Formats: sequence, C-alpha cells, structure tokens
Amino acid sequence: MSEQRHGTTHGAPGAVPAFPDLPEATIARLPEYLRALHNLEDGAETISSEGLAAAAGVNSAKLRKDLSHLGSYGTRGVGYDVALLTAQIEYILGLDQRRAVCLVGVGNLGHALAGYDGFAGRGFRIVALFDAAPGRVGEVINGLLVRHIDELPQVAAEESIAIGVIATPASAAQAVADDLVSAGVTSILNFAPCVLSVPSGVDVRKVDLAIELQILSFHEHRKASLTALPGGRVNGAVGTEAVGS
Amino acid sequence: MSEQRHGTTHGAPGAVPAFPDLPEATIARLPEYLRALHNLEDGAETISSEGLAAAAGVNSAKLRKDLSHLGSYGTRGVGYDVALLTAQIEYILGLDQRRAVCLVGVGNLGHALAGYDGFAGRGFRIVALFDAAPGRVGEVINGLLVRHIDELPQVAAEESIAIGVIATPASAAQAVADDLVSAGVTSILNFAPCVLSVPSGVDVRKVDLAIELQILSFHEHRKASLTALPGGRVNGAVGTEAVGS
DNA sequence: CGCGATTTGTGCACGCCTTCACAAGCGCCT
DNA sequence: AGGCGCTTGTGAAGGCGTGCACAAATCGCG
Repeated sequence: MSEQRHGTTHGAPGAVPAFPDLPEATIARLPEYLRALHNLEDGAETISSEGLAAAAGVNSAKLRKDLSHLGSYGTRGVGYDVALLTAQIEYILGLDQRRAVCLVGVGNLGHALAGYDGFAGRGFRIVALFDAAPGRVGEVINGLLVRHIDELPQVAAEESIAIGVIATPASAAQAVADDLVSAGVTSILNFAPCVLSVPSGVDVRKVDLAIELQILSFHEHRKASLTALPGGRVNGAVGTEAVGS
Repeated sequence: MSEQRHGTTHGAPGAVPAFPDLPEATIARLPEYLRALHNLEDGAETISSEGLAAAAGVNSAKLRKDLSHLGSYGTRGVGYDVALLTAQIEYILGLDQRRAVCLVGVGNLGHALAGYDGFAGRGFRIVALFDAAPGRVGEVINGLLVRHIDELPQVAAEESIAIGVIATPASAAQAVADDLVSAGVTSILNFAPCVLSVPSGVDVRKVDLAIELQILSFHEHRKASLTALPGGRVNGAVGTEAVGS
C-alpha cells in the first residue's frame, strides 16, 4: 500500500497503464470475483463489496483490498459499477482477447477436458489437440481433430498458442512440457501427477486430483481422531467454505 | 515450534498419538512428498532432505520443517528412512485405510473421473456413482453402476462414505452438496464452478479448471506487457516450478 | 444547502509461512 | 577411541496475507 501507480492514467482498457504487480493471493481470487459478477444475472448496475464478497465466498474487507490494488473502480456510498468492474478484471486477467489453448494427451481426462464447454464462456478456446498414440491421432472430439504431437511446433506458431494443458500420464509429462516450451508456450497447466521443470519465464500450475482427495482424507482422519478422543469436539474451525486449491 | 507433542509415543500407526495439528501449508505438501517417495523406484533405504526436496520440487529447509512437525523420523548424517517416512505420512493422511469415495454427476468430466485409474494407487476407491438424469442411471462405467441420486443416503450408509466428489453443472451443485451432507459426507471435492455453503464441520475443496487457466492468462498478459514496455525484461521471477493450487 | 446514511479505501496490527544459518547428532574411517 | 564429514532439527528474522476499524467520500432527502 501507499504505492506508486496511483496517479497514473488508470483506466480505459487499451491505454495500457503501468502494469500493476498484484499479490499472488489477489490474482488467484480475481477469477472468483469475475465468476460471481457474471452470475449476478439480475440487472443491478452496481454491487456493494458486501454483496459481491458474499457471492464470491470471501470476506468483504479482503475483496475491497483486492480491488483497491486495481485502482479505484468503486463509488463510496454506492458500490462498484458491475459492467466497469467486470471489464477491468477481464482486462487485468488478459481475457479481453480469447486466448488460444492447446491440449496434449487425449486419454481419459484429456478427452473430458476437450469436451468441457466451461472454457468457452470464460475466455478460452481450445484450438488444438495432440497425442502421441497413433491410435488416437485422427479422432475428432467436439469438432476438433486430434493431431500427432510432432505437429505441435507448426500449429502453435500458426495459432499463436501461449497456453498449453498437459493431460498425459506422468511418464510422458516432462517430455511434453519440453516440447511445449520449445514451441513457444509460456504457460502450462499440468494435470499429470509429477513435478515439471521448465525454464525461467514459463509459468506452471498443477492440478492433482489425488492430492486434493488426500488433503480431505487428512481432515477426515483428524476429525475422526478428535471424536474418538475423550472430550474431543467434532468441529474444530472448518468454516463454511474451505478454499485451498 | 517448541511445541508439546514431542515426548509422546510417536509412532506406530495404531498407537493413535495426540493428533498433531499441522499447518495447512504443510498438510498440502505432504501428499507431494508422498508421491515423490513412491516415485523413487530405486532401492535406496534412505533419502536426504535435499534429495526428497528436489524430487518433490520444494526447498529442502521447508521440507525438513514440514517433516519435523510429524516428529523425528530422520537420522542426522544419514537422511530419512524411506519406508518409515512413507508409512508415517500415509498414516497422518489417513490413507492406511482405503477411503471410500462417491462421485455425483457422470457427465463429461464425471465420466473421466470415474474412469481415472490414478485414485486406486493413491489410497482411494470410488465405490459409487450417482446422477439425476434418468438417461444416465443404469449405465456402467469402469465396472461401476450409475445409481440415481435418491439412493445416495442408503448407499452412503452401507459403504460408510465420508468423501464425496461433485462433478455436476454449477446449477445443481448446491443441492447435491446438501444431499451429500445429509447422507453423512463430511468432505467434499467440488468441480462445479460455484461457491458451496455447507455446515461447519464439513470440509470443501474446490477445483475450477477455468480459474487455473485465468491465472495463467494473467501471467501471460503481464509478461506480454513487460516485453512491450521499453526496457522491459521478459522473465520476472517465475522459477522452475510454480505451485499455486 | 446541509445533514445523515451508506459504502469505499486503507493504516495498522497480528499471525502464518518461508528462508537462512547453525548447533546438535550420527556414522564411518583411521 | 577419536575425529571428521554429513545431515537433521530448529531458533530467529523477514515477508506476506488477513481482518479490524475508521476516516474519507458520495448520494439522497428535507
């Protein structure tokens, strides 16, 4: 706080202001606010921090602080302009352009991701599918042809793909990651249960389904051991919404 | 640090020691250590914190501090006993019993999750599938029958299911969560893009695929604006592995 | 025009987490 | 038996994130 970047021409998506360096925790919540804004549905022009915070499942003070990092897009006594705030968050997240994403590994999970319609409405379009297995190459999923992984460099360049999703088995993931990086991809979402090493400048996020379950399992174990204990209480401090992730 | 719980009978899974209350951040990493341990493959009896940290993609000091919270299972000058450490982490995570999980929503994503073979090897077995659509009820996926959601209470009781996975559309998720809670489920993994409200004592973790992509999109946007800037450098401080999640 | 109701933006304090740096402990070799 | 090298376990410091509580700002109404 009390930072620079507060007298500058904040604003108009297109004016490209000095890019704010938001805290990672804030960045991770912006998509949630955006989702909440889209789900409002009623024709309200403005929304209070309290209202939006409730819709997004967070504390209202936290929401205000998060939004304050983007600049002042609220009006005291009134709230936030829904359309303006939506546009601003989308701009910050880089969603004003529909980002091209490629998906590697059209197995069990990859197949589902390729067919997932939740991406289109949230700023992304899957433009290419790849796999190494000859048996899968040539298949059409959701109107999209599965190409051989060797075509990745060419397609990536043509479609200017910056984001890649890995849905291969863990054994193939590192090689695929290397291929993606070589092809110019600078952000990777990894579903394979393994650690990827990539050059600096490339972002990796991972989603491991078993890990999520194991974390829940821990809490189950904890809860069970508490109830078993003499005088143990059941609910510690779990709250109405555990975020994690 | 400098806590209690250090003279107690640490140990033997089955002795049920005073349950350590680990920091959340540590809990989230234990599954990663476990995965790294399983992936070692070579017959080494012990592993150093440096080695395991590298395999898990974290700092070695962090790993040591995390493990120190479980008690002292390492030997100075030698490292950690692989078998003992593995058993201990599995015990803490409550994975010594194969936990029963049910999955609600056998659509696009749910179908893939039901067929995902990565759960079995990591301490879980999916014992029941549910859906509300009559068209899907009766289908058999991976040898498992899809039941109608109305059967949930009965099946949950029979199989003593404590963990539920929601893979329905967002519009149905809250109702399903309520059903799960009523059926005695106390941990929920939510793939639907919405906020769930559950009573205290129930843990919820969420996985939103679009949010993960949006976070990556932000970093793409940031990187792009930096390179466009006069004198802008490309790589900020992204590192070899971005965790997030 | 002024006042009160409302809501944002933020200074501040607290707690959690990370990281460094090192003492304590263990095994091996001579 | 003694010393040396290696590795763990942890005190301490610093940074980050959260939440409270309140001042500043805006609108609407009399």
